Amino acid sequence: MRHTDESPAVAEALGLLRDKGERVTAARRAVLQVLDDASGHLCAEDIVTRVDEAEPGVHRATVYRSLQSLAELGIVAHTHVPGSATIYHLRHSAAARTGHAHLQCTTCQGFFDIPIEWLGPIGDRVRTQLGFELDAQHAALLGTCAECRAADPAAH
Amino acid sequence: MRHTDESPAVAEALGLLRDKGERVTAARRAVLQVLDDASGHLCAEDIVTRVDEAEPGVHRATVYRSLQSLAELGIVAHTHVPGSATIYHLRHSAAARTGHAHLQCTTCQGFFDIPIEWLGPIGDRVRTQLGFELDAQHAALLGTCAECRAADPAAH
DNA sequence: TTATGTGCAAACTGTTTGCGCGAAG
DNA sequence: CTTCGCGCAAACAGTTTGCACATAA
Repeated sequence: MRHTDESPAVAEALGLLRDKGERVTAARRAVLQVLDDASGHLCAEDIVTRVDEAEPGVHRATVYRSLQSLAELGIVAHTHVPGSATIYHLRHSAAARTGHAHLQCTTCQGFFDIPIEWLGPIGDRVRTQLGFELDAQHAALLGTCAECRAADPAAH
Repeated sequence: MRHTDESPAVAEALGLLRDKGERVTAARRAVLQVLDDASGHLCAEDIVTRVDEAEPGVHRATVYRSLQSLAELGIVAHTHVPGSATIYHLRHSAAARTGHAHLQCTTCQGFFDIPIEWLGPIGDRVRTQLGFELDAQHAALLGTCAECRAADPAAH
């Protein structure tokens, strides 16, 4: 199976797959390429849609399974978004290199990235006081973004 | 419709309902009583089950609708739990009086409450730097609790 | 009496699973 | 050739909705 336009990050990820004895398939390649092309913040359904453009016929379930195995291998990361769909990104893409947590605006559903360091103090606190190891990037935080606050001051 | 054992917090909430011109129904009374009896951390399905014990025949959809209207009125609060069901609690119960955020252990699914103040610094930071108003109690944070860390150090 | 809440069934979103076929290694 | 991943359909959990009927006010 020959292939054409594949970015370095995808090639690297595929190499990793091979090294781990995992199979390199058209579906996985397409999922990785979609993730690398995107700015992050893609939910599974978005990925299904985009994969289907590049590689028609790939089934929804396959995308979910690919994301699952790629996540277990540490190649992609996912963030649960309370009240809506989980979002995914390539762990070794530029956007992911600087670890970040996610904020979602509950009005416009938009995402905002923040440095995980901002969650350092609270991570320390729950660790020392409860022995709880916080995984700050694993869940998005909710609130209202500047734009939506300006548009509807009632929702301050 | 006469009723019997109803706690002060429930009576207060029902008074509030009446004041706002909302109707006091058996279903709403039962939902409120269940929430007051519980320690919080109940998901809608738990509430359905318990309501059905006190007031048989109340439909799932009615419980959801009650929770929704009670939430809009500010009588109950809900917390989205990433990857699983939303949890609810009475806003004016003892447990809720001191505002708290939620941690969920992704291994044992247990909940832990933390003072909302612990999230103050990060709330300030996103407000000043992004204009984003954080709603810290609206989403649970994820991680691994002390017990599960001890049981499986690999998941540190 | 009349607006509002309820019961029921059905739809909906996001995600997972059992099965047999097909392709990667 | 053998194992692992895939396509498909179906199920699943959590939640919402349209409709006709019941009931609190």
